[in-house]
Amino acid sequence: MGKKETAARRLAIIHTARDLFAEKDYYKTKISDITNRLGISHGTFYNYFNNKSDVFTHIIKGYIKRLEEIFLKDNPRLSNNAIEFRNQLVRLTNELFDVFIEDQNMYDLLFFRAEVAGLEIKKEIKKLFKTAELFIEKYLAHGVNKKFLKSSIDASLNAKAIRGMTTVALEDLMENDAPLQLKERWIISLSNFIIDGLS
Amino acid sequence: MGKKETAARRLAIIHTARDLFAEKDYYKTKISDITNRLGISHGTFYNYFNNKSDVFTHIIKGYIKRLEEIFLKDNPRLSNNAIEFRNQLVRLTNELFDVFIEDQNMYDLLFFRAEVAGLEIKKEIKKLFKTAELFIEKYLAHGVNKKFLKSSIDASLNAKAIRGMTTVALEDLMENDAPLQLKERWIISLSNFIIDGLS
Amino acid sequence: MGKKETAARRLAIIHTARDLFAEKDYYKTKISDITNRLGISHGTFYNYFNNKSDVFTHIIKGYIKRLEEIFLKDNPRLSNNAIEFRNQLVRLTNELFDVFIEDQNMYDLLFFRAEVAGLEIKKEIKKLFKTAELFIEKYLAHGVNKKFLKSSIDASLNAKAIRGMTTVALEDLMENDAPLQLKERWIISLSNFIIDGLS
Amino acid sequence: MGKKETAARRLAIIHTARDLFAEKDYYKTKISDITNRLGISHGTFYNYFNNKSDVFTHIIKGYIKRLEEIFLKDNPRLSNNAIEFRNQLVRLTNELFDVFIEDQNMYDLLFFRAEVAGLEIKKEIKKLFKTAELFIEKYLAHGVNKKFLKSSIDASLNAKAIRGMTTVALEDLMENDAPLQLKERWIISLSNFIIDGLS
DNA sequence: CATGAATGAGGTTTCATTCAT
DNA sequence: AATGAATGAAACCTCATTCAT
Repeated sequence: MGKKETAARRLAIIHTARDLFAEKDYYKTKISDITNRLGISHGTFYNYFNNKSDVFTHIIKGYIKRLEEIFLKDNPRLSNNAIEFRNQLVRLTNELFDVFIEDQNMYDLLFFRAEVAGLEIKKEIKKLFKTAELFIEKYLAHGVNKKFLKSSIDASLNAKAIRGMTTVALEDLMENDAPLQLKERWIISLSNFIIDGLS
Repeated sequence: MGKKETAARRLAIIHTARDLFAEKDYYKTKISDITNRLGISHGTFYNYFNNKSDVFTHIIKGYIKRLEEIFLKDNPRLSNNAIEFRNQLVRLTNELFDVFIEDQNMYDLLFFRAEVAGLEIKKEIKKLFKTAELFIEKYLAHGVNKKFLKSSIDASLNAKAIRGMTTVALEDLMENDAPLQLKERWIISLSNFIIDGLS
Repeated sequence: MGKKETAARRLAIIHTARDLFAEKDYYKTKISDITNRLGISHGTFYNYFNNKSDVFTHIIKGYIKRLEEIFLKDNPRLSNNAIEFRNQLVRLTNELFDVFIEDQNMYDLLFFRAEVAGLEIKKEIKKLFKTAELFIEKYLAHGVNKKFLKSSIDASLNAKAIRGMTTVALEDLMENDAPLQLKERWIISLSNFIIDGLS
Repeated sequence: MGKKETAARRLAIIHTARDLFAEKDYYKTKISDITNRLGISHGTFYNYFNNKSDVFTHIIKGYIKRLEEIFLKDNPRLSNNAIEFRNQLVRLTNELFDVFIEDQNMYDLLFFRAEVAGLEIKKEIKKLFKTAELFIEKYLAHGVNKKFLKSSIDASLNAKAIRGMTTVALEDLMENDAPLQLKERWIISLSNFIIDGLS
C-alpha cells in the first residue's frame, strides 16, 4: 500500500467516524461501528489514530480551522454605506451557509456532539464563537463609525444576537431537503432584519 | 417512611441528578455519583426510578412543561400598536429569562445535554422550539395585521431568527456572574433590534 | 452479606491471587483466572480491589511488613560472647525460615514475581533487603565490639554475604518436600559457617 | 545482503533485544521497541527470529553456555593446601565477576527477567545453578580429602551458601558505578569468609 | 424502603504475528 | 530481505441493574 492509499484510508476513517458521530453521538459510536462500516478490522483503526477521541478531535479541529479562515479572509472595513454593507453581509452569510450545506455533519458535530468531548475542544469551540462575535462586532462598529449604522446600538449584544440568528438559520437549512432555495430566503430575511433593525 | 418523606427523597434525587447532569454529562454522571452526593445507597435509587434515563427524561420533561406554560399563558393579540408590542415583548422576554436564571441548569440540560437522551425526548424538545417559533410568528402576523409591523417581512424566518437571538441572550446570561443587570441590557437591546428591524 | 463475610471474600481473593501470582506470573495471571478459581464473576473482583496491581501490591506489602517485624523485634546487642551469638543466630534464622515455610508463596512472590510490578514496590523490596543487611551488619559490629568477632572483617560485605547465604537456604527449603528437617540442617550449617568464618 | 551482513543484523537484534529486556521487562518490551531502536521495520524482525520468545530464549541460552564454560574449564583437583585453594578461589571469582561486569545485562536477565520465560528455559537456569553448586561442592570435597578443609562441614549446603554469597556479590557489583574496585574488596572478603569459615 | 454485594454485557485498547508487495 | 498495513485474539475495566437480606 503506497502513501496515497494510506492517506485515503485515513480519510475514509475520518469520514465514516464523522458520519457516525453526527448520526449517533460520541459515546454511542463504537470503534467497531466505524470499522464495520468500512469493512476493516477494528485493529486497523488504531494504525491510523491513537484512540477514539483522537479522530473526534481531529474532525472538530478541521471544522474550526475552516470557519476561522472565513473570518480571517474578510475585511470589515470595506463598506462605506448601507448598500455596500448589505452586499458584504450577503456575500459573507452566503459563504458561511455554503460551508455548512456542503458538509451536512458540520452543524451537528460542532454545535451538539462536541458537548461530550473533552473540555479542551469545547473551549476551542467557545473561542470560535467568540471570534465570530468579535468579527461581527467590528462590522457594526465600522458601520457606526461610517454613520450608516445608528450610534445608539449595543454593538456587543447585537453582535451576539446576529450570531444567534445565523445559528438558527443554519439549523433550519440543515433540516431542509432543498437548502439552496431556502438559503436565498434566509440571506434576504437576515440582511433585511439586520439592516432595518440597526440602521 | 411516609408519603411526604418519599416524595421529598424522590425530589432530592431529581435535583442532585439534575445538578450532576449539568455539571458533567449524562454519560459521565454515574448512578453512584448521585447517590453518593445524597449519602444514600445506590440501590435506593432504583426504588424511585426505573433506570438512569428515567430521571433524565423526567427532568427534561419538567423543563419542557414549564416553558410551554409561558407560551400558553400569553396572548399575541393584546397589542394594538408598536408601543404595546414593545411592552409585551419586554414582559415576555423578562419572564423567560427569569425562568432560566432561577434554575441555572435548565439552559445546559435543555440545549446541550439532552442531545444524548433518546430520540423521543429530542423530538419533544424540537417541538418545544417549534412551539416557541410559531408563538413568535403569531405575534409578528398580528403586528402585520394591525399594521404596526411591515407587511413585507418573512414572518416565519424572522420568528426563527428571534428565537436564535433569544437563545444567545440566554447563553450570555448563564455565563455571567451578575445576570440580573445584564438581563436589562439584553431586553432593551433585543426589543430595539426587533422593533426597529421589523417595523 | 455482613462485614465478616465481606472481609472473608476479600481475603479469599487475596489468597487466590497470591497463589496464582506465585504459580504463574503477574502478567500471565488474568483477573478471570482469579475469579474463575473462586467461582465468582470477574466484576466482583473490582468490588474489592481497584485493579490487578492493587491486589498484587497489597500482597507484597503484607509480606514486607511481616518481615520487617522480625528485624524490629530482635536486639543485636544481647549477645556477649560467641555462644550467645550462635544462640541468637539460631533463633533468628529459625524464625525467618518458619515464616517462609508457613506461606510457601512468599519466597517466589518477593524474590521473583515482584520484578514485573511497578517500580515503587520494587524499591520497597530493595529497601527491605537493605534493612536486613544493615540489621546483620549491626550484629557483626556488635560482635567486633564485644571482641567475639574478628576486628579485621569487612562487616558491610559480610552482612550482604550472609543475606545471600540465607536467601539460598530459603530457596532450598522451598524446593524441599520436608522443609522442617532440612531447616535444622541449614541452621546448623549456616551458624557454623558464619561463626567459624568470622570469629 | 550477504551472509556477513545478515549475521550482523541478527546480532544487532539480539543485542538490542537484550538491552531492552534488561531495561524494562520481557512483557514491557515490544517488538517495535527493538526495531525502532534499530531503525528497521518491525516486519524485518520476523526474518531473523520466529517470535519474541525466540530471541529471549536465545539470549538466555547464550548466557548459560558462557557460564558453563567457566565451570568446565577449571579443575577442582589442582589445590593441595589452603594457600593454593585461596588462589584458585580468587582466580575463579575474579573470572566470574569479570564476565558479569563485562555484560551488565547478564545479571538482571539471568536472575530476574528469565522468570517470565517458558518453563523449559527456567529449568535450564535452575540446572546451571545446580551445576555451579555441584562444582563448588567438588572443590569442598577435594579440600576435605586433602585435609585443608574441615571434615565436619556440610559440603552440600555450604556449596549452596557460597553460591548465595557470590550472587549477592554480583548484585552488589552491578549496582555499583565503579565495580572494578569493589570487585577486589569482594574477592578478598569472600575468600576470607569461606576459608576461615570452613578450614 | 434501604442496603450493597454480585453480576456480566459491553467497550477500549494493545501488540504479536502474517503476508502481499 | 525489507516493509508496514492489516488482523484479531485477548485482556482490562466500568457501571447499570438486580436481588437477597
